[in-house]
Amino acid sequence: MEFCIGFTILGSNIKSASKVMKTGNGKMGRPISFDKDAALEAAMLLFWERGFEGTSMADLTHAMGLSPSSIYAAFGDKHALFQLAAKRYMEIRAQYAVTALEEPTLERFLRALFDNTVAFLGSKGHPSSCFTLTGAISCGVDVEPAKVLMKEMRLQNEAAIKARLLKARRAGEFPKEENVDDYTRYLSSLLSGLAIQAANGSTRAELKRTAEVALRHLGIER
Amino acid sequence: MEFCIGFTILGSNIKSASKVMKTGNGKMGRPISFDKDAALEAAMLLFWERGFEGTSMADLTHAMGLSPSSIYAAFGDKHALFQLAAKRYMEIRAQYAVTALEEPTLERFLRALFDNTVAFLGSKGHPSSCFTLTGAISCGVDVEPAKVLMKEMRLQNEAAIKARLLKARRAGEFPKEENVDDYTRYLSSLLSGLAIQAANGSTRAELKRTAEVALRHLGIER
DNA sequence: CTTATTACGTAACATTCATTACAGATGTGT
DNA sequence: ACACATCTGTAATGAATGTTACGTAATAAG
Repeated sequence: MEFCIGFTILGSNIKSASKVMKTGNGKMGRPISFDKDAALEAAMLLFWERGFEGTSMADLTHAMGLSPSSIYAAFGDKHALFQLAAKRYMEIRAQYAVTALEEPTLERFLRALFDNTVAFLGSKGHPSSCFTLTGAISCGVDVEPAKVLMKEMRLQNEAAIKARLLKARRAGEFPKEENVDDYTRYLSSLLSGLAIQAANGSTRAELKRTAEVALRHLGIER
Repeated sequence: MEFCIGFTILGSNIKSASKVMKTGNGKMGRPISFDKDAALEAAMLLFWERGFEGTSMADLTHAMGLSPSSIYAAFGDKHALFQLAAKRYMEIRAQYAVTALEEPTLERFLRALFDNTVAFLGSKGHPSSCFTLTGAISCGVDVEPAKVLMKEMRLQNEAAIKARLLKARRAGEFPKEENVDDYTRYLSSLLSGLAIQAANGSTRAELKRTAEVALRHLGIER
């Protein structure tokens, strides 16, 4: 089973995942009759809510409004669908992190990072917490590719944070005595922790106040 | 299905979970031939590693060295076994948190909290990360009791931290302007974040340095 | 229209799931 | 010794799992 991630999470480098290999000659057949994006969105939301193992193909057929054969033809098997759902999550839902990365100064980056995270975790219309945690944090042996993918996505997020901190260091904004790797993991811990808080049922206001404590301890007053 | 937690996590109040209702008269039959504690320990480790949904009864029979009928007779169904495993985890493995709670001063409490957590997450011989996260953070609808149990355990841990902070406030150690609930959730976030770091593959040394950054930002120098 | 080609829904597939029925084994109490 | 209660391994249970075979529907090209 191939299971490599062909997309960088908080950056660009998003390769196309549609492996449509034109089997026959130039002739065309019956075209697809459903909205592929909408179907993938429904699958992504379900994986996000219940995780890989908690989501059955029967659940997916119901949520996507498709028959199994359509899903398999359009997205491949369950692992491939999960991978596409994860990619979609990053492209569509996790952009709040990218916008934070683009803030010009370190302080504005940190503030935006926490503000956007709180806004994301506290908003309605999607599962609480974060796909990279709920998708597959633990699983049976046959599902480990999904677990590895989630871990790689979390690590890529850390890499993006680290790159931003290095930029701040070059700009002279980052304290000399502070270790970039340690600080990166500290920030990553805080953000993961907020996602767990959301899973614990914290309201948006509570998340906001928790993030404010974090920012204050980071030396950022509001 | 009954699924209430009869034990308080970071405190006492641990009720006996052995619901051995003597069905017959006073007569005794064939006694159990296996070490119940060892079997439950094996189940706990497997649930910890793979989560509720990732652990099948077949996996459990193999890991516990028991036949299904023995497991069902001794521990009940899969949900009951999971609950007992969670209880055992708290009683046996999560005591490092209790010892931190008993530290006499706030500063020593915080230092012990992070030191013990790092020592726990970084030690070998058991899955990385924390049972309350890997056990069941997301799942199918029929497994939600397990998910709820994990959430309740995390919230009980927070309650224990809050109680300790309130004690510190009474002792005049806790800043007046700091909100206890917010600070509690902040600490909880940090600890959950460290557990995710461990799941990400952080080494003990890396966890230690990350915790040191956290302690420094908490105003505690080493 | 005819034909080629693909999409689609239904139903089947083998396998695994949690759970239990059954029969024999092993002990306790008398 | 006996009778009895409980344990324990095997095998079976029905349901659910992910996946695919197959017949039919729908479009495109000639």
